Amino acid sequence: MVTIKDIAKRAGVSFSTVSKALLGNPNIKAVTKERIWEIAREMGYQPNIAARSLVSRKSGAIGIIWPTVERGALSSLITKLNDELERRGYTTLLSISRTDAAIESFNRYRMDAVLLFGDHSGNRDELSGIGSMQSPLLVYGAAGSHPFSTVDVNRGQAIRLAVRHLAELGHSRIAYLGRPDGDDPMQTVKIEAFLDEARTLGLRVDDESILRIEGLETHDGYIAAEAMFGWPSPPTAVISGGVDLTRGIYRAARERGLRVPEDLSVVSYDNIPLMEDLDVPTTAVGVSVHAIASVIAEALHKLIEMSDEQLTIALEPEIVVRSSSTRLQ
DNA sequence: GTGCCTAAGAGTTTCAGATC
DNA sequence: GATCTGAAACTCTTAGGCAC
Repeated sequence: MVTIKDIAKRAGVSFSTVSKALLGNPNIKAVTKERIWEIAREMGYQPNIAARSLVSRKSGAIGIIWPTVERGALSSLITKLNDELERRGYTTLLSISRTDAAIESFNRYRMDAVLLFGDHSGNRDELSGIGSMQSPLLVYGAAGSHPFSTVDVNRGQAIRLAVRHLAELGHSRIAYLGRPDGDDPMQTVKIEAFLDEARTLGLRVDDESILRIEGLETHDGYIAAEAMFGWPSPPTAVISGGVDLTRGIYRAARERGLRVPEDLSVVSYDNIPLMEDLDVPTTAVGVSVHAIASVIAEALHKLIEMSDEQLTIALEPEIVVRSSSTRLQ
């Protein structure tokens, strides 16, 4: 392996001069810098990250504890987030282990900061190891349900936008496909907002307004929609808790020969480009993944630079109207 | 054999000082 | 003042020496 000492020997300068030249220090003559860069290129020099982090006390790596790799919206977000962090000079390490196991690994690898997805924040069992966290921690989602720095979307407001949009189109029998049970505060806040906004607008709210599901994946959406279509008087519009659930709804509708939006208007949470490419270009509420990724990356950078800082950042959602929602026939 | 302590080593950055 | 050098420092692991 080529080190700065090898380059120094070849260039006939000290290794501290090589270090400064490669870092662009203005106290090194331009011609010396050029010569050192040329030799470094010739010798195939690659900086030793371990040694560099020894001095800087920074690894340049950010650990992300991710809930699952199976959900479309999350894949979209992780891709954008990785781009944003790379642009700021960080390497991303992703863990889909239990939170406590992930924290242990990230401590070992000396992450500069760790991002935790709010899905985990209600699970006290998994959070038992969080006290041993040696890096700044940022939680995405579930603001108010934990004491850590947070970036969160105003999910309740997003669902309110969806309810208002459908009400304006004349729908009064609207269902929400979400998960009322369990310990995920990010889902609970959406359901509470749905019920509150529906009551405020004088819409019909009953036991069938919330479609109970086991998880947030396509299959869960399919099973719930199947049950809904079997009711004697199914709703004319549905708000879905996420893109994968929406896929499940479309599959169930297709199998029954139902059309979206003619027979059922659909509005989905998750403001991601993928919504444009579903069976029906889908009306979506939320914050764009690009904006979320950019804000998270900036917040992580801030936490690394000022580790004592406590951040709470709320993002306001928008509605993007597409052809999956229409006026009640 | 076990336990404890100390020194060395890894590659890089950065500060203080030397040279021109 | 510009440019460069030398040495210390960073953290952790491993090896060697010593006492029991």
